[in-house]
Amino acid sequence: MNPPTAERLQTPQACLPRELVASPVFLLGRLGYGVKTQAMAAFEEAGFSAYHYSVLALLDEGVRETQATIADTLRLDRSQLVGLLDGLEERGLVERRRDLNDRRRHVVSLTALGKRQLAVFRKLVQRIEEEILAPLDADERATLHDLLVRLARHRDPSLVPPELSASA
Amino acid sequence: MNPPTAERLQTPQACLPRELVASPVFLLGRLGYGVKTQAMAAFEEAGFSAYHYSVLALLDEGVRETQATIADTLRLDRSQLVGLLDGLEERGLVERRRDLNDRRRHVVSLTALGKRQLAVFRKLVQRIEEEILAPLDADERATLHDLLVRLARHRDPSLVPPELSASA
DNA sequence: TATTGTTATACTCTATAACTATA
DNA sequence: TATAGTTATAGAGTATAACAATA
Repeated sequence: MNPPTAERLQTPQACLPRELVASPVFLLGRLGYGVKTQAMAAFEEAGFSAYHYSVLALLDEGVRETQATIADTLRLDRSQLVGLLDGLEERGLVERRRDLNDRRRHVVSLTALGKRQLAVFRKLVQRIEEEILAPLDADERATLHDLLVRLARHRDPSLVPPELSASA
Repeated sequence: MNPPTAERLQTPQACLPRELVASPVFLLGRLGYGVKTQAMAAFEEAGFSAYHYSVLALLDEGVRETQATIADTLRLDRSQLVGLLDGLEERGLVERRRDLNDRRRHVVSLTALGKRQLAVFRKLVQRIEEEILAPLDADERATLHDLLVRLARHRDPSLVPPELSASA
């Protein structure tokens, strides 16, 4: 294993190669990973997964969703979603009902309790965002968001809703 | 398993919840993950790992490095680094020599062949960057880089060398 | 006893496959 | 036969632990 902490603290030149840090893509990758990890840990600490939040957020946008469409929209594996929904259902945050037109399908919907939990999640997310974006002012955050949206849309046009171009 | 591709193509509303896309942190996480995956795959295709590149890039910056310092600098586990160096050494890209002052240590250095391979890697990286950053012009790329550096430094001040503040 | 590099083990995540019930 | 949801299995990647040589 690596030395606990002592080693890392006393080395003053622990900074990464300039060649890597000079690359926006490298920074994007590393920062993205770190940010994701931090967010996941925060949700974990609250007894949930970050995926739980994304499911609730999707369900809150109105459309009655079936498990397949939820999984596809969130780019999750359908078998992965099963466990997430199990967790949410156990706590009464979502409901699964058989689709009467096609009894293979489950229609998933948000409960009142789920809506309240979503509000809690939003506060958590806001806290995390504030922590991560602390060094940037409002204008800079908007700029960052705009740049990221354009990169994301370039990779997968279907990912970002069209009306979200340069908003904050 | 998920349906191969057919399903996904015919669904027009496959875009993510607005609530998530509106968040810079969410975009950062998702984009970072995708970008990292893409870069790793490109290196894999070339018969290497992206970590191989980062090791060579570090060694090229001059300082004679020992395995512990390499691992710490790149934030890799020391046991992970062993395998990476094995791969690089087998192909004659780096050399491991015992440190005569402290025979526990290995001093790792770049060979002439390693320098040439590094040049190849740099072209590969350039190609990947161009692909990912395509939608942004030079100014925008510099802006993005500056914003990311500031976020990265905020998370870990030791990560980014001080003189890399607002350069491209 | 502590540290360097190394090897071995365990664990988490995810991707794939297999199964059921419906169509 | 194909699809929706579910369960089970396997593989990659990573973290942790154990080890031999040297200090």
